[in-house]
Amino acid sequence: MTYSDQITSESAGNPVTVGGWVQDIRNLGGIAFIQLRDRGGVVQITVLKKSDPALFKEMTSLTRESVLTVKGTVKESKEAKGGYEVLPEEFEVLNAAESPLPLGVVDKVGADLDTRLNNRFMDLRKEEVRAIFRVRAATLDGIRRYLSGEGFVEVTTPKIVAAGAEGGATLFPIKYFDKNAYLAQSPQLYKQNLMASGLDRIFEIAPAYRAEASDTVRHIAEFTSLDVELAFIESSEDVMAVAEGIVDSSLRHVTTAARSELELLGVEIEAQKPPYPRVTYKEAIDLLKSDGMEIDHGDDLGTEGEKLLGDIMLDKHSAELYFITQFPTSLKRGTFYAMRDDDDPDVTGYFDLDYRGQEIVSGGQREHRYEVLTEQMRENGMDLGSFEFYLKAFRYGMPPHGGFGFGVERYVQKMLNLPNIREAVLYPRDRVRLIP
RNA sequence: GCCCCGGUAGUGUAGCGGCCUAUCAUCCGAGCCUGUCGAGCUCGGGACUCGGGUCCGAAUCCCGACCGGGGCGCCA
Repeated sequence: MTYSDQITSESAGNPVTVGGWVQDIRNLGGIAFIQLRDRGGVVQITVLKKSDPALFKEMTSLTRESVLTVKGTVKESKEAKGGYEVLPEEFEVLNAAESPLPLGVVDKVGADLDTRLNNRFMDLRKEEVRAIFRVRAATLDGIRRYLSGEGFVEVTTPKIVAAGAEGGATLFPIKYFDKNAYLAQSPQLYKQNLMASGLDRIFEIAPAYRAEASDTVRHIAEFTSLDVELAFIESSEDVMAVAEGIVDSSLRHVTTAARSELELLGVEIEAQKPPYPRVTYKEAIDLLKSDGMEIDHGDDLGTEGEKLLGDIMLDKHSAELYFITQFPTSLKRGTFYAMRDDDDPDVTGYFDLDYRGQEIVSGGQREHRYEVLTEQMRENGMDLGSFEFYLKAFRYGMPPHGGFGFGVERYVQKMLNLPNIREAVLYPRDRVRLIP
């Protein structure tokens, strides 16, 4: 079988077999045009009534979105889009589509996201929807290329776990034979554990599960988390450098590897030159205050603050990407593994990387000293016994280390200006959606 | 968890007490048309989420259920 984009000037006059979905049938009476869509695009099948009345009748009676193969001859044509059309001799219906369609592929009316997701396979027949996932794949490819080049080893850690890493996010409980277990909300404990192993630069790209009752355009219950961890660092700055490298190189990779997809989606990416601005938490608060927002030092930026800071950074510093650094300990208290400044225990080296007012990365240097770590865990009222596997590694040679979590779909969402994170997930899971 | 908002043909919508045997588009069907590519033209088809209530009268108002959208909080 020949794909539509494999038909060239050399094909003219030659026999060909094409296959795909009947996107549209234009019956003009004596001549009909059938638009057959495949992965490469659309090829026009032109059938004349006078040359084969039976074939004409059969082909113009097909239902839209049926799958066919068509044998015919390639003909150069000025009128046909792409310059070629196929004059059919015979065709075979591989699978007829029912009518009406649950969702139009080329209809001139919109459809709600909910309707689209309920019929995702049909929704994905639109090339602009498929383009999102090609961009996503190119993004992951760019990320892997960069990290491999920097000596990082890709790992996979359990998604069925006995205890959670963070206090804030809630866990999905599951039955694990005769035990109670949870779906992992983060590989945090495992990637830190690995820092004591000698695999001291690792990353993982895997699903993470959050049972938060969040109902927003940037939250889902199952998302793809890129987690990075590296040892023998001197400060959080070493960690930020990796985050920056990932974004910069993947952004540049996407602009070349997914050029046509970006064009189709109407997105222009200009990879911002590193280093990305570093704004301390304190500076961020001051910026917001001077812009008129009612906020005080010690307050969480909140969604409003994050968005406003995004506007300020874009307007005044032409920065779409920027770090917010040195988060105060008071805001990271639940992050028991965060290292605090020895000279000023009220601040951490923790940072966020924001993309146009949206947090996509969060991380920093971890606390690797057993005594300090356990003290911070006690402060959080944690039962140390439940974390013995984790803590043990800190008693037998744990180097200084740090890392971050990176929301892949949030990144793609911001990159493509998608109105909803669900657009960047094939089959999203959220508070209410479990099917398909 | 809190706060708003919405559910009308397959799809997207208008209507918001009687003018609704419900608008428009898309879609589907029939017909005309040999160059369509948002094809065009004619004719036809298809819907008020469910259950209570108010009222002479409910798609429209009230209550409940179910389903969905958005914002906040939290976070990736």
